[in-house]
Amino acid sequence: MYYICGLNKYNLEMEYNFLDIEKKWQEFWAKNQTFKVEADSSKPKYYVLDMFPYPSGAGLHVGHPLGYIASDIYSRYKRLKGFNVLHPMGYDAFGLPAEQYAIQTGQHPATTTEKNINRYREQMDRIGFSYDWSREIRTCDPGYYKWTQWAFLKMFGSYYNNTAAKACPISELEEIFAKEGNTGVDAACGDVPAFTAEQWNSFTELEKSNILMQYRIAYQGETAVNWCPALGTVLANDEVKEGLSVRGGHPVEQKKMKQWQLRVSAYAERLLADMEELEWTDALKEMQKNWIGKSQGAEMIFKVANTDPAEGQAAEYDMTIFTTRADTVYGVTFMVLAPESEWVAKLTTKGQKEAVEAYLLEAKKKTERERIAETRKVTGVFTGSYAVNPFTNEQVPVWVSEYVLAGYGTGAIMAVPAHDSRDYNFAKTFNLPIIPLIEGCDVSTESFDAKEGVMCNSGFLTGMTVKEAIPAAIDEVERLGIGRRKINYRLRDAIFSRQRYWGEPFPIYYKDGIATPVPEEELPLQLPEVDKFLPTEDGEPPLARAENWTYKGYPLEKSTMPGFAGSSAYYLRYMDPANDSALVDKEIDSYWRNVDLYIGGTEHATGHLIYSRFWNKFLYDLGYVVEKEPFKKLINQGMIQGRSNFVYRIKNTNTFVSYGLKDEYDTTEIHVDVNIVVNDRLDMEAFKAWMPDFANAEFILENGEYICGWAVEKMSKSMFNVVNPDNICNSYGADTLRLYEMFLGPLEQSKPWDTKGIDGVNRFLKKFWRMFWNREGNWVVSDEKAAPSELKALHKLINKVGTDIENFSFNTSVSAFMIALNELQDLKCCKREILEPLVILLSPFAPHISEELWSLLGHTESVSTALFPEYVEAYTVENTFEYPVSFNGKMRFKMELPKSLSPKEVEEAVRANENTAKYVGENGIKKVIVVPGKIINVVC
RNA sequence: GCUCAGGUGGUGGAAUAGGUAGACACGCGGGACUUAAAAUCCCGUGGGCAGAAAUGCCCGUACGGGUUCGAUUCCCGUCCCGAGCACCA
Repeated sequence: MYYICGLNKYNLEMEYNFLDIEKKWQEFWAKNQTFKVEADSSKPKYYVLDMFPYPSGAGLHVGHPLGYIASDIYSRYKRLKGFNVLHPMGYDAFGLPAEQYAIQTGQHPATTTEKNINRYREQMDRIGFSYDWSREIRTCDPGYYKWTQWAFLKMFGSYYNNTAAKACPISELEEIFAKEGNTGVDAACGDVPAFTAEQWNSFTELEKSNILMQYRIAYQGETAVNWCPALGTVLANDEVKEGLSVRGGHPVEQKKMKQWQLRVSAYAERLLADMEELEWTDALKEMQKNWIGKSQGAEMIFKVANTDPAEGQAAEYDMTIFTTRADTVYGVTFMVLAPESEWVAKLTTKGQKEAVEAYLLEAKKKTERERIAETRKVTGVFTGSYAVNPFTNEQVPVWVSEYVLAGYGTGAIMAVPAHDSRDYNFAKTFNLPIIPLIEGCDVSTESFDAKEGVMCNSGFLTGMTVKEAIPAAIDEVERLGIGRRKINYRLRDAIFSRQRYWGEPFPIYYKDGIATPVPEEELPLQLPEVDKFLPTEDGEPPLARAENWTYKGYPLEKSTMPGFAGSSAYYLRYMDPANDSALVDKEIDSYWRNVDLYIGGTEHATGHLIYSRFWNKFLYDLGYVVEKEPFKKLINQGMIQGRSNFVYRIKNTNTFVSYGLKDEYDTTEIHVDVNIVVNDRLDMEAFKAWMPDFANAEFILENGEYICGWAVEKMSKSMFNVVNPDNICNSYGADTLRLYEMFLGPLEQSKPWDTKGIDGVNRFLKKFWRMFWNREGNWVVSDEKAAPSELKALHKLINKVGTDIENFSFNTSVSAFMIALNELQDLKCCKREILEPLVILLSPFAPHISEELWSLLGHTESVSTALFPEYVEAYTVENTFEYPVSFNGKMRFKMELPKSLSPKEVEEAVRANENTAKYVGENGIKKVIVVPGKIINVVC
């Protein structure tokens, strides 16, 4: 056993038996519900939230709890500071992996999910988190998804009023339409023709429904979607990276489909503007800014002149384009349409018809990935038509090319090859003219894209700087009535349906083709049972297999909601998880308000964190929540990577050569399980037993040892570098795991896990434990008054740890504990006056050992409910420090010196204080830098 | 290509309103205790040179410049690694 070893010197009583201690206190916390909180408290609130996990079958590895440990330390610290801390946990339980596993094995996703959740819970419990588990939620629980469906119905029943800049009930719109038609309405909507009140009143129910659908915040619409054939479902933009699905890495293609969507784009401006007040990292804000992609410019109408009248086509079509560089309009030498643009069919002349159709067909066949891969390849085809530049009246050819995107702006552009690199490449490829518009720019080899310089060749804009010319050009466009100022956003509406089984069903049925909500009182609409989790033979989603998937005889919607549906408002549900009559009670929401500290990975920057903000703002508009932003402060913990080990097999043999000698042979590098390697030394017997192939392995050693090579890689099963937190808890304890994860490096940085350093923090805990006993195992804590040097060490630590926690610099606070311990050991300190505050201070980091020592110190209350401020005040002693400022372990102090002093007098003044001095002053004050004994420099 | 973050010993990392670089920990080397191992404790540990020694000197924070009495920290340029976006007009 691990603790037998100290027997000859130390009494068993005083050994740090973490297994027993940790079990004891985890049971104590559970039994006493130590971390249960209620809203009706007189204390100030603080809400600390972790991004809840998707419970995968693989369980947790040591990388997963990093953020949870950090948030737990912060929560415990805030409790010590007197806050009423809401710190809940739950599971994002709907999702693809469980469903795919179900397809393969026939096991119901609910079963595997339940199993995985239990495993997660076990693993988390061993680490000693201070969650209020009475608030646990699971997104797949009908009692929870009732409120996901409820929110969807609210969105279905709302439209976005641009004038009021908020969501409003759609019933308002119906009234307005009946009275005055839609011409006076400024709302976020799809393509809707103008109509009068009379027309509206004469429409059929279906027509009315179709029009209203275009205004709803949750609406059904035909758009180009990311279709993943391998998964058999559509995906949102953030679920696709580089043309492959994020889950599974399958190719994704563009397809036009009718899908449920959320009108996130209506909130683009508010999502952008409200970021200002958030305490998020600049990097993350930047990512969201990019994703929202606001650009200011103008829409401009180009008339189209058919130069081929013999074909009998209509002579003119108006073509609207979007540009941010209205100033470059004199340099337009051609126009380009996206292949999907509706103008393509209109503008293609008979002579070009064949070529254009061939091009479109080719473009259509390509997957998104191929399109991206061929980014450099310039392709395009001439439509045969010409557009008229409204400023020069010159005719320019209209082309079709893949480099113009249908989804952005109007799907058509004016091409200015001199000042846009994409237009430039196109012009060079197809030999189109390039007209430079900025004085002195050289466009012989590349375009000049910068928005600087003085305009030339540009009519009335000539002589202006680019910055002046842009607004001047737009003013002129508006004056001529050929366009207007326009702000465009890249942010797309979120595709909200998935052709899957394991998700929330839509509370929508189709009555004579009209999408109709299931009444709110009948929610939740429960997920039906199906015989198989696959799509039907005729390509319908799995829900089509359910018997009687109808409401009052009408067919129910067969797709389900995406993963982000359940995670968009979960932080609200934690506040009031059992409420059956509201998502969250008004009063309770006014107490907890929003999340003060949110910790999670950066991978949700453009998905969850946008959707959640949108969802919250929508609920805010309707008055269901009090805060317009869900997450005040956000910390992104870094990833913990794996540290893989390698052995080197000599080719075609079963002989393995040690790392240092491998270059003398022709070898193959093979991953080896890090759990049979200690300190890069291979356990050769374990290696032989590891896999049958290696049973007869032979080794060429260095100094009698087999040294493995190593590399930092992603932590994954296939690299054999996964470290399980359970193993660490078994051999070192949860407190050591917690401290070590923090000690590893800055929270927000990615760093490799290497178990070999863990002895350091483990030793620290053992030493700390031992301070309370003498060699014979007798309790030695005395009530003697502490010496100034001891108090100094303690207060230095209190100060350091306090500021470090507030700055989320947990690695340096762990170091500070080690330094303080060394100092106190040197002083042979074992006084209650010092040790008691030390135990409190350590409790957020290492709660189990702290609880045990706290109770041994004679306290009957848990250290988790102790109050930190009282102790700081009780133990703060005036003039503990000999010098006012401590820096770098050496003493420095500030001195204010009048300017009139000579260098010599300065030196004397400094010497009078005989130690180290630093003063860097402004406003005529001297700058003095001194080290002990000698003055380095004095500047007057 | 654009945006952001970063580059410090054998390793993880400390230290930036500019002021003794390498805290703390791992690893390594040496020693004590032990029949032995483990555990524990003590000493040393960026590189180089000189010295018997205490010690002294030189070089060192990716590279090249600059500002400064003084730069890991600020500025300019280059290289490298990571993350995000990627034809967004």
